[in-house]
Amino acid sequence: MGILERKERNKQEMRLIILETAKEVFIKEGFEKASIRAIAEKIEYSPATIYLYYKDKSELFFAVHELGFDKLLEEMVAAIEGITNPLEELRRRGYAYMKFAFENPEMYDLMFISNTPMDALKEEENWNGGHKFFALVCETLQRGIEAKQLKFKEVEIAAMSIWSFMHGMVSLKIRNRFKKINGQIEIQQLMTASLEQMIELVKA
Amino acid sequence: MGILERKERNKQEMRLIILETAKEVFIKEGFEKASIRAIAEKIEYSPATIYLYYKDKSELFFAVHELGFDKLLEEMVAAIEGITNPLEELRRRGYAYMKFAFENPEMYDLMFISNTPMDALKEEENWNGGHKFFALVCETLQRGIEAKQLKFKEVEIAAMSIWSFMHGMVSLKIRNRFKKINGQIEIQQLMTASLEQMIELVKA
DNA sequence: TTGTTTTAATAAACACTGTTCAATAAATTT
DNA sequence: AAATTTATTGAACAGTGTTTATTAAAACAA
Repeated sequence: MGILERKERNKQEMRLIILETAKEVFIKEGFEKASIRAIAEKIEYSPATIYLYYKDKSELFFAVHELGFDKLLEEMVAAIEGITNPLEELRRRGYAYMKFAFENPEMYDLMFISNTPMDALKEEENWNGGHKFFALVCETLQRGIEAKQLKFKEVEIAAMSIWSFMHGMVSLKIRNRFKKINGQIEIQQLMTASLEQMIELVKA
Repeated sequence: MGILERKERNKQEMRLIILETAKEVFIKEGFEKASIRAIAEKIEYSPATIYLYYKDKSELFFAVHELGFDKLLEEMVAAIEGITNPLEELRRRGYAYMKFAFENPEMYDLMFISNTPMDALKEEENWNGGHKFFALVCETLQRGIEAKQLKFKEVEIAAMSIWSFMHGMVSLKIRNRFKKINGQIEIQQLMTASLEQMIELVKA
């Protein structure tokens, strides 16, 4: 049945076109401007067409946020290439996380702050991107614990602590909670100092 | 000029009525349902009337988020009543912060996550609530540093680290990023363990 | 090839949103 | 009592996500 196969291929192609257009508009113009109508116009289809390929906006942007995870995970893997010291691994991945967040603030927001993609996640499904990311953090911490270079004992508590710290810093910055808080000191410097200090604190 | 005074008083009363209704609808039904129209209906005025007292929705919800800060600051102050040990102060305030967040998730969201209130903050103004909160964190940490009970040296770096950690944990929970991440362990327990561990880490 | 059926795409509408403004009603002043 | 200022609102504007009945196209069957 060649025709059915081609149809399925066309369907998948269309999904991809919508997905990449959504990502494009979203990255370039932000989430607010990335309306279904705007995306539809860019691909020269009617807004209703998008609903033939994605159930709703949450589902479409869940797919977009997964592209973000592909990129983040890639960079987190690349960040420790050639590194053998677990502590240095942790530092590199910390900076890689920060770098990703500030180079892709809209995407970071979608991945870790916005409600939109999570609305698409059903109760029985699991959050693949988040799960893989968390596993990566755990890996690095596990190596540090085994090498007795970290004070942590339980890797899950450690991962929650480190991720929370990183996310807190990054998301407070992205959502403008550091504005008009501090006197003179540059926020970027403060964040770097804070990260370095955290590494010192967890060092065994 | 008694009439002008009464008029000014009426104006302030009306602002208060709108503010408290906004807060009420927001707390009870969430931000999404707290539309200008819904708030207007509750006070039996036209939606346009609200714009005579607040420039826009951001400004109205900036006022709402300030009520949240009043409450949080109150609880953070009360949390260390009778406490003399700076480390215990830190622990109490950590738990007070968590408690506030989980007892008032919508309000926490508005105060520390949502973009809405910050849009009302002009470039030259400063974020009073955030500033006062940050100062409170700094105070406790300063006492800990002076008592040589904390490893921190610079109070601002310390405050950024602690706040980031707490906010990260709490906001990841509120925005559903801990769902389907972890196997068995209860998230609430993991968060408590994480907080306790962080206190151990910063202990001198 | 014709007629029939399945599939894909869309125009139009629904129910919302924040916001503005001209028109109206009420209060105050002259 | 008339004129003026002030407060309120109906109605509209420009959006939003989403649904559905209708139309156009492609695939299948006779």
